[in-house]
Amino acid sequence: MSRPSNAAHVTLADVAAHAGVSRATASLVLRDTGSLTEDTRNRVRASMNELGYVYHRGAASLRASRTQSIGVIVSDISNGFTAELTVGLEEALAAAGVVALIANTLESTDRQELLVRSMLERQVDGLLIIPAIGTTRAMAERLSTVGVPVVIASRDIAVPGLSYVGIDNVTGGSCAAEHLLTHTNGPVAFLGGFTELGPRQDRVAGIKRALATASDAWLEVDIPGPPNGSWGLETARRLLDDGSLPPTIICLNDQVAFGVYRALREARPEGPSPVRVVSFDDVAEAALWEPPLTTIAASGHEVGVRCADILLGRIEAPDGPTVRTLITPTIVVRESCGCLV
Amino acid sequence: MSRPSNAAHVTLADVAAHAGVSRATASLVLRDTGSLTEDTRNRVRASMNELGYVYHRGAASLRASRTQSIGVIVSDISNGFTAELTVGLEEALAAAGVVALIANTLESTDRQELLVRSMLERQVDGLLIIPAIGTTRAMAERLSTVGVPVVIASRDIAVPGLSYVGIDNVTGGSCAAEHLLTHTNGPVAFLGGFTELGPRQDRVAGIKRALATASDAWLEVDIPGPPNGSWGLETARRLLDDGSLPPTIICLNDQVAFGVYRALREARPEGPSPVRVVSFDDVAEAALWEPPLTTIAASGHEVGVRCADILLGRIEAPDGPTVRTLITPTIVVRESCGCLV
DNA sequence: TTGTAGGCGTTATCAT
DNA sequence: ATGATAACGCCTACAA
Repeated sequence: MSRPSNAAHVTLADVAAHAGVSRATASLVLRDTGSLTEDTRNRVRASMNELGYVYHRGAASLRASRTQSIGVIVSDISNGFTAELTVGLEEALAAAGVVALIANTLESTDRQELLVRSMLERQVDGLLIIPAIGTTRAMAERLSTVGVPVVIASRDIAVPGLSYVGIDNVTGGSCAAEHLLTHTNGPVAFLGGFTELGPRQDRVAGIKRALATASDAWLEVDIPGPPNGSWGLETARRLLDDGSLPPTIICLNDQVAFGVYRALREARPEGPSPVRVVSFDDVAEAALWEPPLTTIAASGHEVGVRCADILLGRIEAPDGPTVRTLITPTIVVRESCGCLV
Repeated sequence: MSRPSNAAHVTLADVAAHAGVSRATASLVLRDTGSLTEDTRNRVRASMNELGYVYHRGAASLRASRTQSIGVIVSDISNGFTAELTVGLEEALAAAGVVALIANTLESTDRQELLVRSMLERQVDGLLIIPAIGTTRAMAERLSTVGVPVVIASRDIAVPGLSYVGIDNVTGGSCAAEHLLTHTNGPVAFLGGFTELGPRQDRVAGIKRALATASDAWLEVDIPGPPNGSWGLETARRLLDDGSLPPTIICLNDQVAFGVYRALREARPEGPSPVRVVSFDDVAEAALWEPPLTTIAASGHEVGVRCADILLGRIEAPDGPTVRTLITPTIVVRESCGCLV
């Protein structure tokens, strides 16, 4: 039962010697291959346990082609959507016996390049990347030559040779606007998100498309910014000071909406303001918020699972085609949009 | 400029041949060691670029002792505190040129064992673990024999040979209760958290200690449960139905508090209830909440940085002592505790 | 300053 | 059913 922690390093040769077989045989039981006696198998396994043997994947990767691991490089793991994505990915990967090695770029493209390199040095079988802000097309193109399948998630960079999985934000945007149009009109604001990123571009496009079908509604305010609550708070404060905040607001995500509501409360402490707000993501807090947020829900989990499927497939069949998948979001109608009042 | 993506695999020998030097020389420029001509160095580096050489860390780890990577095994990356922790860790590690490979147990001890094994197979230089619920002392003891430094974070399991970094939750708990005692008394509720985990145990201990100094305040309701908003909502609903929810409430974390507030609003839609709430963590939404949450803030970032320091230190000096560090949290007084009203 | 010659732990191909 | 043996890509003495 007790592990000999003093042993410098137990190798397959040690195990083989201890079990009285050759290294080759020990290797076979390790991989559950070949035709070996149950008895031999058990004896070798017993020796492994007794000696505290640890497989050396680095050495194995010298000969074998797979490491059963894929590298996951995300821009910001503290983003709820991203976290959910990694969970879906890990669940789907676990079923295939491959592990995800996750690392954060913190939105630095330098760090991103370093991490890609680092993952490749570790012989990962595939790569999943949520590109950092500022990732150029040239950087993305280089990814298509790394020798293992790569899938880009969330932030689209259409490059041949790279697969992509993301949310259909155009549909999401028009869905948000269409819903608002059923019970409101006039000027609309869109708040938050970086203009250089697909999610914002697509959501705005969808919103504009929907608004274009109405004669009495238009996008009057459109301000880009970081997708977080404090930016939402600041921006809404400023707009409220100006008197230029429209009563119908679409926020890039729930976080921004939280900030907007804080600003509204500061401005009119006496009671809820007559605004209509729709946001995106449906994070856990959205349903608990006052008022509960109407939001466009997209499943990070589903994106993660899809990424796993694609990677696993392309690892099996490296010459298969690259794929582009869009997950369709759905609107969750609660109270913030004002239609239930 | 163009990478030969067709090349099966470029090795150091290829690079050496291309640059007209020996493998040993090429290896030296790889590691920036030895005394080589600037010219030789440049020539070799040029060949590396031209050939698209990728360092094979697995092969290197056969001879070298370090892989410049540490394994990070967390119970749930979508927890804000955990995410923040990994960011602090990665920042501190990056300065030392080591990368963190993160994986999620999803609170499964089976998966935890698998991931520990997997990280060790990949020859990580150290291990950081936030134990999954249900991790036994025996499992933890086995960690002290893995041959690389291990630090446990957040959830304490005191085992010789393992370092620990966490939040001083006893102080946090007493801090919360003491603050409430300055302007309230009577029955108090503590809601959320798993009884088998240190954070809850310590917070309750701190709260009881502080309450014991007052003659007219006591912990009347103490209900364990999952540390999330939906549990907070359900539980508060039930207590409200019974009429057994005390007006003074301490929540395991902000999420639980969010759920409690939702239940309060459902119960009295006409306006804010006269409750006093203090929670833990100070996640981004806490300041934006209505009312803004008074909460015990602990820096996950700081915990992460400390973990990195300890690991790097012990990797340098494997025989150094194991350390236990507690980060002291601070109270952020906002409106939910009712003292500003 | 550079080259030569093992050896690290594993897998794969052949024999036996 | 099992065993020899030769790679795999890199590092490290040591020799030149």
